[in-house]
Amino acid sequence: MKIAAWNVNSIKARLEPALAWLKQAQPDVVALQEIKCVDENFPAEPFEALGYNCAVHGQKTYNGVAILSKFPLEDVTPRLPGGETDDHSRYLEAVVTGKKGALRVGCLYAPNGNPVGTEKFTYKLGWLERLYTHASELLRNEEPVALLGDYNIIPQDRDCYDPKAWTKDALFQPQSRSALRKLEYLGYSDAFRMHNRAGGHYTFWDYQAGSWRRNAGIRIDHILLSPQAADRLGACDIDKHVRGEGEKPSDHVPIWAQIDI
DNA sequence: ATGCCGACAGGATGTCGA
Repeated sequence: MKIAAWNVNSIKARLEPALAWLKQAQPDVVALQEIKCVDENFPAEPFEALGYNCAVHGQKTYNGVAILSKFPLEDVTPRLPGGETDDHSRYLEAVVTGKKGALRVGCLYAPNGNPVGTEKFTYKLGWLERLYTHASELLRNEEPVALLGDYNIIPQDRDCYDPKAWTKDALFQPQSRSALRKLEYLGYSDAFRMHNRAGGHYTFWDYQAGSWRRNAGIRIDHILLSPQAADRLGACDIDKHVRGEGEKPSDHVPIWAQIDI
């Protein structure tokens, strides 16, 4: 099955580009971030018309995540454990079953965390700790798991156009990068890096300062795979062309992986 | 050092994003 993650920066504003990309890319499962709408306002009908089931964990104005799937969505669970006071909609989990078995999908939108030194950065690190704990629990089952979405973490210098420009940014802090590495030490693999070690591959370009024109991007949207899913990884790539299409593209583009499940 | 751009809520302009 082909799985993908895409921060659409408002599903309402991105409905037409999203439908166009789905028709062209034909993913089986899509993890959407920053849908920026409540559950009842999610435009499910046009996605259902393309054969997708929809699971939505929405929020007014900010955040919000959803999973589209051509397979039935089972065991649908919103929110990371351990966040009783956390009212942000940033995580949605479900199980999809393909021809060869089941894949547990965790759709995530990690906090931005800027500015560093504020409660926002503390919240980011705390959220990533909760993700770590949950990711660790999921490994106990020794089953295929994909944790995919907008991590808001630049893993290495090679994952941004100009490292010096990001040194004070929450996405680039040692603590943020450490949180991503910890997931990898735990046993998860960065699907993109399994096939491509080169720098200069990005998933986000700021709307400002001609970032897209200069290719001044960063790689912050990731697909992390449990060993049982990584063993079944086929192709993995970034649909960069989407950033240059249409009149109003998202500032993120989809990343996808083919999993033999 | 900051804005640049864009979405949102609401009905002007501030918040948030990364």
